Amino acid sequence: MSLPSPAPGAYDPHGLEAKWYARWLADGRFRADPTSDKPPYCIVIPPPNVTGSLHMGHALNNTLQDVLVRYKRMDGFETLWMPGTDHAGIATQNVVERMLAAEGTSREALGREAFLERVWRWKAESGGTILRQLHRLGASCDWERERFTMDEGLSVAVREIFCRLYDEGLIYRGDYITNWCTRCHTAISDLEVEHEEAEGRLWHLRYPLADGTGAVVVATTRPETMLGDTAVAVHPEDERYRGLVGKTLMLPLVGREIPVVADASVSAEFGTGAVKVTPSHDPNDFATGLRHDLPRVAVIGPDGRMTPAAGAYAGLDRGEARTRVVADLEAAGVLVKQEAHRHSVGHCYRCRTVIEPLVSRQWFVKIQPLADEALAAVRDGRTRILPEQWEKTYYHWMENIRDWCISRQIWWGHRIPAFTCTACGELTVARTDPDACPRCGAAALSQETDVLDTWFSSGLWPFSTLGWPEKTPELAKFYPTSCLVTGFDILFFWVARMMMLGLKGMGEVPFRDVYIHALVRDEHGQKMSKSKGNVIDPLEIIDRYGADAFRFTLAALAAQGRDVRLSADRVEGYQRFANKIWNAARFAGMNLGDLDPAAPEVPFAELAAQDRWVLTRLQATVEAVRAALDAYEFDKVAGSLYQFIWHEVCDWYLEMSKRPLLRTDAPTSRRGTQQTLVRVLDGVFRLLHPVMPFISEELWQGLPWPGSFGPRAPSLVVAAFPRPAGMPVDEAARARIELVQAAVSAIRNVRGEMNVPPARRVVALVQGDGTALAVLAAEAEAVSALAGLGSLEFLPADAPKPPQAALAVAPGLEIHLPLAGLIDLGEEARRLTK
RNA sequence: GGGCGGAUAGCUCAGCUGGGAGAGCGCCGGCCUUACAAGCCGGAGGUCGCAGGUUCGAGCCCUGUUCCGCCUACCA
Repeated sequence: MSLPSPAPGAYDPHGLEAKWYARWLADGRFRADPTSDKPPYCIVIPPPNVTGSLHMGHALNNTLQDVLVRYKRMDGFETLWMPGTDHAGIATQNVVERMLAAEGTSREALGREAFLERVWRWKAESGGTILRQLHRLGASCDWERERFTMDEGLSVAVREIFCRLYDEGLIYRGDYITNWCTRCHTAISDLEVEHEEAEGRLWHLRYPLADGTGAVVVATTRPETMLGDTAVAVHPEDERYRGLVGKTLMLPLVGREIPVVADASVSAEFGTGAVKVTPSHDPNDFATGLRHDLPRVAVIGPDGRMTPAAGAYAGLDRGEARTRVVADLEAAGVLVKQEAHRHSVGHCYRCRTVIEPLVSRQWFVKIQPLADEALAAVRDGRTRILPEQWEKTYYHWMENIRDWCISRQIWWGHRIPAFTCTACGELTVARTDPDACPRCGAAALSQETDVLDTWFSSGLWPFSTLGWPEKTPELAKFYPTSCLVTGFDILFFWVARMMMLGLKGMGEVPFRDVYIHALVRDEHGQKMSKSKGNVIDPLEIIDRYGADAFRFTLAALAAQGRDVRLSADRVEGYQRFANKIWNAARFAGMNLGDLDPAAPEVPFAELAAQDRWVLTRLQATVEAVRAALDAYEFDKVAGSLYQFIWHEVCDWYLEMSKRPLLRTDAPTSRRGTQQTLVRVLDGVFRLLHPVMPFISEELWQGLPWPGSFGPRAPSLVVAAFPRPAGMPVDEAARARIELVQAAVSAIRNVRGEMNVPPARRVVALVQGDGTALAVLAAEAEAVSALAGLGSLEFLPADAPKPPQAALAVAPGLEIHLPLAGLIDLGEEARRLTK
């Protein structure tokens, strides 16, 4: 017997959390065995960035995963929760570069190799921070399997999939316009661009015809790019400009002659209906340029400064250039007017710098064939996305997807396995570094300096971590994984890519379910951010309230489709809940000391009414919690547990058990209650374990003979009430639900004894049928008499609330009603009405 | 521009396929009873965003509308 001692002492989470986590690790409780006969259950962790430290998003994400994983582990599955981290290309490079800057040096000064060595060193020191922090949360990952997107095995996987895609013609290299970050000095994908509405301007510029017969006015939000204009486009159907197509304009400030072209992409309604075309600096114009075979003049360079092609403006920053160009245009009389114009501006998601569309040589994944597969897999149900609303979002994105730019001009990442022969120019992509050019045999090969988008490697995560491309037992056992738990912010970045690459690499979806959870916000609904100063540190919360209370809070707030608004008050409330449980166990400890394990078990039918009742409620709660877990309804998991444990077990059952526990003259009744108490607490601690692992383990281990003792409620009892003649089955069943509910709520009020609230009105369903009404009234009388409740008044539909006295019950009443039967009749009847 | 979500008690939210408007916290009143005052019992408080419609009956279904939030997009 080691339940908490009766001595006064409040629940203190800290010691017990550290104690149990250490023991679980020592006992290998989180280890997964691929050779096991048990059915598999596997979740791969969304690998946190090595730059990260634990924030609320991680806390929520990992709590939900741990709840699922612990549930399945308890439920007889061979369970693997695969941990690891992501190298986070640009983010990590930026962090180390900032450190170098603080030391007065730079990555350029160090050179590629020394820089990478430095990043690896930093990663070794700081890269594991977040995973260590997950221990505090109680995360039951199989830590011995921890992987890193740039470790040896995963790098092999990256290279393998790259070569496969390349061999199949699904990866290509070419000169295209991409989103360029002038600060990070790299191309980034469309997804990595964050659009923000900004107050801009629309400048109207007059471009004169070269023959001096007139002019065309164009509108632009970026006047500095006019230096790179190589055409003006109008819509082919636009009457205003029909005569101008094919004529030549004289580009102001530059003096270049540029043509007027007709292109259907131009909207006649916007601006003046004539648009300047800058193929080098605008994605639309780039496409227009290809259609009309226009030359490209790059006037802005990779560093955001004007190139020599910008003539007098060369060397200026693009911002200064704008000011100067506008001033010069105005002086030259070219500027017709300027007006305010709201439009969205793209920013680098890593450093917030305004994105510059630039033409450069990049690598792309031809995405359509992959996207088609990934779409089909969700459409035909091989993978479910939950809550369902996200499926639509997924479809929408996948259907409008564009080729994925996967090359980055940074150093930290997987270097693209492409080699160019310096002799003949042949491009070779290979699984192992080639010694010589396969075409001309020259030994002089130079490897591509670009690295891959960080999401390329994390897109392989569900199978690369299991050993792919080798055929490992882990892969055979755990792929496809069971569920992926993540936030919607990386649905496209990560989930979509895993779908596409998983189908390509494994020929099967990477996961059966994708559960998308919400964002954690502060109590006012604001996104947490350092600048707002509203960040709540998960570790501080754990220090103050304990991991169990914190986890329970997150689960309780994780209603599907809603953001999670977290406040410390809420956590405090659930800490009180943990304390309540603690004290319930103390109460049990005070009353179970003399329970003899050899004593015969009191049969269910002979237990006192409240014992049968609570066992039935336990049974119902088990089913409710299971159903909620299976449906990822974490708020309902928490809600059911809270309601049952606090308001049914503690408020009612423990109170009612005091009388039989005190009566030494009725040993059977006392023993029955003791046995029930053990059974109920055993069930409570087990049910609680996925959400509150620490306190539940502590208290469960303290129970005498946990898990193998005490009566159980039958899973279904149907009470046989005769159907009144003339009443349709359906109506009778529904009426009985009401009747039963009324009886139950009346019985609930037994404990109140002084002030009984009005009973439920049992009449709503029965309309205008006098016979049925009379039958029900009689039945109600019978039930209440049976329950010893005195007169249960039956009222017509339009009656006011029943008088309270009608339901009052004398103190000390023994209840003989077969409660279990009644409650399960309700269940059965509900089934009948379906 | 397209799409999605939200609006229910002072606050945060739950309300499944249409039949009782609910929980937690906060507030008010009363209780140290074989665990827990970090507790127990009771109470007040809502035109379910607004306007129509369908229905015997609408928080829930339909139409319109307002206000928030988010995602997405190459109208310069």
